[in-house]
Amino acid sequence: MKMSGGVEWALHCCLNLAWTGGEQAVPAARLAAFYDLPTAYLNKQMQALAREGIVSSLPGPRGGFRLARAPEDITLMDVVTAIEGPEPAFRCTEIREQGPLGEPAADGSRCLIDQAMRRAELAWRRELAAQTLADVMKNVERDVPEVPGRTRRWFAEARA
Amino acid sequence: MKMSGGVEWALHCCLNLAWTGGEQAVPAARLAAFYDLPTAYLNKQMQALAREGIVSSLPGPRGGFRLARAPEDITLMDVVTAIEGPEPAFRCTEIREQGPLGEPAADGSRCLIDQAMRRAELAWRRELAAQTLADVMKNVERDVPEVPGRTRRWFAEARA
DNA sequence: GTAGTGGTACTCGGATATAGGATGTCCGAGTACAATTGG
DNA sequence: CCAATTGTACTCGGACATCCTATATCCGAGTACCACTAC
Repeated sequence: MKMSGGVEWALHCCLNLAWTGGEQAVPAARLAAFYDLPTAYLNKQMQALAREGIVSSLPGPRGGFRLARAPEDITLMDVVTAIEGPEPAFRCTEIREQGPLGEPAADGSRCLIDQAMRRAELAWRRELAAQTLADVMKNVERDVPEVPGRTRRWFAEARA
Repeated sequence: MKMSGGVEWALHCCLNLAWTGGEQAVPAARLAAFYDLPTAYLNKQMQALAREGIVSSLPGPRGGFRLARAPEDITLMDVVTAIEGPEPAFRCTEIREQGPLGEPAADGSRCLIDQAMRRAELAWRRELAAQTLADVMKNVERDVPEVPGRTRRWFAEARA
């Protein structure tokens, strides 16, 4: 079970978009250059974020991406779901129905293994939904105060 | 992010092994026949469980698999880890170090995005570790009391 | 000088290759049992 | 009749194919800006 690497990229890029300020749009190429990532592939991930309404995209010159909402209103869950999709990691295929005593047991009763796995995954989702981008930003500013300023400056001079 | 289908198989098989009683070993072929699964591939999953000490394997005639511990001492976390491996789903690749202001920020400070993701995954693991096979068995017996007996009987007559 | 017009460069967006891992299969090593043979 | 021995059938265990999805790339549609032209 491995999460797409795009999730890490998307989270970092969202933070950068938040720090550069919401007005000016940032092209995918700039975001990619910041971390030395493949531009086209990062663009694909950003498109996924755009589809879910986390960022808004703007074509043409002076175009790019910018956050569609305030960092306080974007949870880690939102970003993960946008990239990975809404389906749970554990998928019950109801193999018990294939068994010799499957059919009668399947009447109405939900698979209890599935329920247990869902319970765990729900805890995971809850924890992700409890953390917003703003929370992470606050933690970063506490631990490494110079990051926001330097980031903002880098993107500003890159535009020159 | 998709969990291996082998996890579902392994969990169901562990429950069946628990119900058939710990003495007699059950071959992978019988376990597979119960759900109409590919025998060799299920065998592969069982091997993973054996490596982690969840089941013990016995070669030769009258051989097969049986639980190595009591169901109370086997958590869902144990089974998931045995099949999926111990690595976390989210892997921080420290892309910030690739950035223009990466090196200084990497000094000593852990990536806070990574920490947030780990926190969520820890909640997931905690929930999985809190549920034992015995718990799930108890729930099944409560909801569908006839399952344990019918299962035990099926495996007994299959051996004849 | 100003408004209109055509050209150009830049952006996202989706269609198209590629690689790595999960899925599925096959054969060899080892063991217990049973049949056979000799005492 | 009993013990030793040989043969056989059955099991796991790991090596070998195959398929699907994440990864990576490329080109087209659309837009804003700029230069140029005509009035």
